Amino acid sequence: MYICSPKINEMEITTEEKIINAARSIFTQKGFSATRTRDIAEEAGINLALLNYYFRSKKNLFRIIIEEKFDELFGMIGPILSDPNITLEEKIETLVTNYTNLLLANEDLPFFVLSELKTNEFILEKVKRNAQMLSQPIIENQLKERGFTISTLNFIMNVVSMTMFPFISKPLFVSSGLVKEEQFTNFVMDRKQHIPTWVMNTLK
Amino acid sequence: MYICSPKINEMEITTEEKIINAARSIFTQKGFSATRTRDIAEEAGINLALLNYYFRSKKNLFRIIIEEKFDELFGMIGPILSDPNITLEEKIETLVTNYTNLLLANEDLPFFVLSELKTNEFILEKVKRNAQMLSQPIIENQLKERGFTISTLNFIMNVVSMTMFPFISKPLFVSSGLVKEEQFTNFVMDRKQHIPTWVMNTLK
DNA sequence: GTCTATACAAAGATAGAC
DNA sequence: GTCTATCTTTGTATAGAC
Repeated sequence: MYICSPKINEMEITTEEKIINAARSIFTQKGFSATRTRDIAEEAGINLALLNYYFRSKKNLFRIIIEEKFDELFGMIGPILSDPNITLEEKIETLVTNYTNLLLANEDLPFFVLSELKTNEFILEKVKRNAQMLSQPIIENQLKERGFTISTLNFIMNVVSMTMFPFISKPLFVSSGLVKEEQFTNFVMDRKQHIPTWVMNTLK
Repeated sequence: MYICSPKINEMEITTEEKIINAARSIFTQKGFSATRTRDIAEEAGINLALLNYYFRSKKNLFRIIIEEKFDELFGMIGPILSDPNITLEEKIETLVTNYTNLLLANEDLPFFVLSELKTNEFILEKVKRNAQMLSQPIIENQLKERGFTISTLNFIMNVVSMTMFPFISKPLFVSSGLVKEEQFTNFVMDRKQHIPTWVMNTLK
């Protein structure tokens, strides 16, 4: 006789999860405004009414996705940069490597988060908390110790710019023919190798 | 007796122009999907029906704005980079200066153009034509002559990244408190001075 | 908890009077 | 050319059956 509580099979996906997965996929591609709840329902293979049953509104559903995506994108930056036990070189290399890999697997991510940040009230609190975790004095000291005069902000901006911008501008470069779609992965993998050196050279 | 043909006073703005101006303002702030034709009509101070009378559809009106904005943003890059009479240093400095000034006056521009590029079929032809004007061999030669081994593409990407990304990520940095809204202009003006040096240092 | 059917609201487009 | 009124489509939310 089994006394186990009834357990959902790990393979089974609940309706709620199906909706979230569909929402994640469509929201990240199209953004909030251009996404239709009917499309989410169809993608999830459920009745439209269920979306409102589970999440009450499109906005509510969106909030879940955008917060999740924000964490994915910016969650790592604070802990890495603020760790006093990691050298400057290691910080740059870790950030560039992690971001390149993350963005290769989620190409729409930076654009999605940045665009919704402009209009979305949900994330503001999250942004602030995240920024507080980023201990500027530690980075500043590491820069000063080495005799570098660049500001912390310019340092961060340069690392993030050079790593993230190719993904944001990909549609431009691909449609112009300057980078072929098939070459894009190689292009950013190659940059991943160079960016740490380039950034270090901006410090001198 | 006057034989002059009836002439519109230069100060008067036609209804068509009023609609275009309003559309430009709202589309660039909100993008295509989030913009309502009713808002455009209101901003233009005209009746909603007139919008369709002049432009037949929202899409048609949008096409006009996005093409205009694309030219504003990327029109200068080809001629500057492809001119064999301009040195590398001058090219970088000209691009960075012009872009910083342009974007300070049109902060939403890069985000708007890049976001609509992802979903918009109108601009593709324009992008291609623009890319053809960008003569890569000339830049490549200028880099080689000087003994620089960086690829043309990485060179362009680095200049544009460092100059444009601060504007794209401004909402993030401002809402995080890392940059105050009032300081932003100073921040990018300061970067404008440094970026040419930083870029030259990535070439060695 | 899940679904069907439907009410309600918003937005784009149009007809027709002036 | 401009306006009012209205139609159509599409998206959001709810009521109520099972």
